Amino acid sequence: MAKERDDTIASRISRVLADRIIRGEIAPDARLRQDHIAEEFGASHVPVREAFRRLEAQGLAISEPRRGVRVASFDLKEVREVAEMRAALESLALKHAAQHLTPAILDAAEEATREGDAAADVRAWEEANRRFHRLILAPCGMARLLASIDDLHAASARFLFSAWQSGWEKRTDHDHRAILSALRQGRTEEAASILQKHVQWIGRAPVRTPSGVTREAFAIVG
Amino acid sequence: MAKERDDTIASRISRVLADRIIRGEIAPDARLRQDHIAEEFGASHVPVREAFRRLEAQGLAISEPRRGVRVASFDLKEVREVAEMRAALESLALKHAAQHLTPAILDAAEEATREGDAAADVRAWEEANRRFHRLILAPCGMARLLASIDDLHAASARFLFSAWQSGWEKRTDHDHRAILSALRQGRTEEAASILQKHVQWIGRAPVRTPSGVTREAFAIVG
DNA sequence: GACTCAAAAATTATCTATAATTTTAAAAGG
DNA sequence: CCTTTTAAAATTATAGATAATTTTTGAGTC
Repeated sequence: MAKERDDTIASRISRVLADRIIRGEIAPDARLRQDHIAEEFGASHVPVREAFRRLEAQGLAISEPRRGVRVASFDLKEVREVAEMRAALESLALKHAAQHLTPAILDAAEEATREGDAAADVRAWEEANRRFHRLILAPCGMARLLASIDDLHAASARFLFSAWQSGWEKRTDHDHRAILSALRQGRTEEAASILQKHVQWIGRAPVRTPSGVTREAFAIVG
Repeated sequence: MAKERDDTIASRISRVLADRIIRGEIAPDARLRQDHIAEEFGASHVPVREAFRRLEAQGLAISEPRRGVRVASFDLKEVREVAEMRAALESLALKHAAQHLTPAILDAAEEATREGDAAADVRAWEEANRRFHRLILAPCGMARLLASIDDLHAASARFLFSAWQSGWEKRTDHDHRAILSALRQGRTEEAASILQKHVQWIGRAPVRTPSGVTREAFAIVG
């Protein structure tokens, strides 16, 4: 019952910070001060700096020598970029995963879809959506590919939480169902093709900025 | 004339180590001992540890908590994985880069192809090949995508140097020329399609292992 | 009142030191 | 002679301290 896993202080800090950045608890461009974070975690800044390097590699933070680290900012252009990378990589992963998919996995993916449809808020939806994608892609067994996709999902989630700060309306995910249906019938290419379009679907929502202005926000909704 | 760039000790160490791993100067599975490396660079192990985190993110090293860091090993399966990821991402990048390509860039890419054809050894060929790919892809202006592609090229180069330790024979790169020709005529889809096949071309070469046995090695040759 | 420049405060990057853990080597037992 | 156990050496992970740099603050000037 030991629970050792990847437990170094640095990795714990990087997980927590990544989560905060994704949820929008720390705003884009906000500075990440190593001593403050170290103090918060009751640690020294050495593991904090290591955590920073990981966040940097994930594209969640940007570091300038001697100037410190700040939360990466993003714009519509990057939302599009991430969507297209996901389309390319997820469809690749699906083509390889297809032959290893079992009815049990597809049932679990269908359950994840139902949970997503029933989700009351954006966070619950994101969790279910990510689970769906992971379930059908993980069996490809390509570690490097899956790691890249995970990083892209983290970015997607960040865009999403930033755009839908409140006001989530339920919707039935027809794409997920079409993908599952194609997979069940062994039509892999078709499933990959739907997935490819699916993750490039970019939704928009009005957002109130602190200054009261209403601007439009964009995010990947698949 | 200042030349400050990304110059922190950690980043210099990570660049040098990455280079050694790619060139095969440090063998797969070899341990990377932080104190030894620190001593070699006249530094303490703090920046060395930061460099390790970067290598880890690039897929060049693997770290196990409390057990240290070692050079990542690889096999034919990973060579294939990297080739397919490159195919997916480079063709995506090319589709976006195409509209920004100028005659000057295409000429430079053709020059890189000629240099590759004339290369006397595997290292010179790799350098020219990487330059070709960078030249035609960079204008897409998608930072995250290009960074991912760079990491994949580092992995490719490593596979290549491992397989072709010696004995390089010149060959004319018809794919590169076909890609340039298609691009010059504005046939972007065709160029992307050739590129996609091109980077999935996996060559094989006989390799003498230390124990005298001859096994086959594989690498991406595009 | 905005603008420059200098001093003070904060922050980063790095080093040295130390506790905890793992690896290696050696000794003991079968 | 091979396996197991134990002790020593090496190594990792982290803390605490320090020099260098950047940011902030504030006084003086136009």
